[in-house]
Amino acid sequence: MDICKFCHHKSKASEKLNDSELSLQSENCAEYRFKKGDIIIRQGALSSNVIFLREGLVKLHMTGPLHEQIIKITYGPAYLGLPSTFGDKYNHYSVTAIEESLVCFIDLSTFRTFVKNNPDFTYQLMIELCVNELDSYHRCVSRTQKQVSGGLAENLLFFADTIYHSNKFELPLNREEIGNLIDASRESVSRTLSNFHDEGIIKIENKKITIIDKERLRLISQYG
DNA sequence: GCATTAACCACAG
DNA sequence: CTGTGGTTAATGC
Repeated sequence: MDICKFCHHKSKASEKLNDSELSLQSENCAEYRFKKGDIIIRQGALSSNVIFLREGLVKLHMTGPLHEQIIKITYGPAYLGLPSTFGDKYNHYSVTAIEESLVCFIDLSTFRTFVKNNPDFTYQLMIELCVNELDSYHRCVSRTQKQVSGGLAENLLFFADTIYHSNKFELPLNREEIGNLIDASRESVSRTLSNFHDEGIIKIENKKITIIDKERLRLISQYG
């Protein structure tokens, strides 16, 4: 079985695996297709596998003292639970598919042998972790310092530029979830979206968004 | 004081 | 699940 060898959605790290390692991984993993809304990782449960998002879109979220907090939106290919898998024994956060997602569960001890025996693999893994950490610092600063309009603008640009590569897209989250992502109430999200619409910056029909004035949105994201 | 921002509540589609 | 209006609190001139 060489499903991993011929996979078109390898992680940067697993591109460094040799043929025998790839076939070992093939024998010790299972793939599963999640539908929108399905929970992939549950906060509090034991984490006994390495979980790799091959393709799709998910939200990482955790239950806070007041409400659910969305930590970040992640798209494939990406490892999903490394901080939980290696940082502790249980999942510190949940992962839920917000679009259909193809996920591979990789046996932890198999993965560990790659980490220990293949430096190129480990190096790529380390890069991914560091990029994630840098990104989380940036998002932390944005979240705490930007007002609602700035945070919203930033995330609309993120969906358009990074996720959908189009100025026209359908929001994969409802207003409350966007609020939980940018630290705002669902009412503020509604109102701010309406304001953007009225000012001709975007067009909204329910969850369909069209960005009209991207420059303006960038300015709001920067200064708002 | 006065303006701005945003949360909370209520109510209507 | 959304959008809007009224109200209230905090913050900054």
